[in-house]
Amino acid sequence: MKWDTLDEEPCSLSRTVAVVGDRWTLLILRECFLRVRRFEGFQSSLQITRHLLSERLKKLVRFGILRRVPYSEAPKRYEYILTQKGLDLYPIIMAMVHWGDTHMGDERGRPLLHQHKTCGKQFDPVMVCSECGEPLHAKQVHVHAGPGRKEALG
Amino acid sequence: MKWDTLDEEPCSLSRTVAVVGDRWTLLILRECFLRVRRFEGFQSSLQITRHLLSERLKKLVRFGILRRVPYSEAPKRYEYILTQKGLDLYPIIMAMVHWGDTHMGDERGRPLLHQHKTCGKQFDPVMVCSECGEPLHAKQVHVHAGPGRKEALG
DNA sequence: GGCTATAGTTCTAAAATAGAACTGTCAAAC
DNA sequence: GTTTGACAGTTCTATTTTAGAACTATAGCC
Repeated sequence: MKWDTLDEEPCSLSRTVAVVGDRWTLLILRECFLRVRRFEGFQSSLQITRHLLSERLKKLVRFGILRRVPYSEAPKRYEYILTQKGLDLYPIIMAMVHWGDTHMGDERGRPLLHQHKTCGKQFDPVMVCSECGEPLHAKQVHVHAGPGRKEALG
Repeated sequence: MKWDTLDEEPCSLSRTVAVVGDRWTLLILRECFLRVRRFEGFQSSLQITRHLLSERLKKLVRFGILRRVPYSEAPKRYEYILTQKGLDLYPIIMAMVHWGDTHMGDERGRPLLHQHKTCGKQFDPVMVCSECGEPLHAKQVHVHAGPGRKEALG
């Protein structure tokens, strides 16, 4: 597999996997959503090697998921802030958290609880159809090739 | 990082990442949702090395995401079917597809279109709050430690 | 017996990751 | 004015993982 061109495959899952489809990147994004912004912050909470953290942050900046924003001029220091493109990853992270809550729990109960500021309640994320609002299940979905697939295949 | 115990961390995201947090596993799951079931089917559509495919399938079976079901007695042949735990990964996959559609598209248009059999329409997945039904955004969610986190740290 | 299909296993080379040490800039403490 | 510490990385070697290809095993068909 040529991982370096995975983001150009005629498949939206592949393109997403190209950007966020590895362990460290997903864990770094978790920290971002928990308001971590600085190199040392990521490094100490994740115990990731500094080399890999540096690589992953560069990649996330390159793909427009994080912005590298200076917060100190001398010495030059930067923090990493989620862009809108990065914030839009939230459903992916929440879907993974919810699956973990449901299927990987232990007797100690949930590690984190989520409260929706809008309604004030503790909630779970639910994925619904944009058209009818009903919860989505794999077996009720029919997939067919769109224009991007047809063009790619000729 | 001790990846071999990542599935026991007091964090549901880590636990999910431990199971599906790598490139090949996510691509294999895509094929599962596209109704691929057999070793040769995965291998030829993904161009994954046979060794890694074998490893990943074993792992998915071990975690209860796929069931290894015999479809031929002599010679012994098996196919890999999504369990309910596996089917429940659908929101993760769909969230990734949707993000790719939104942020990684090119001029050729969407690779795949999704039709909801229930309402008949072409749709996008939307993540909503289980309590009030409103679409979720990262900034409207407040996170606090649950019993599993407190026990793990305390 | 020879050919094909399926589902793997085994081998070596290349690439990625871990773990630790090192670099450079500046502020504050002594 | 030199030492200490914080921050944001880079560089180095050893280990682990992955890629790529070849090999094994079982059975049906001609």
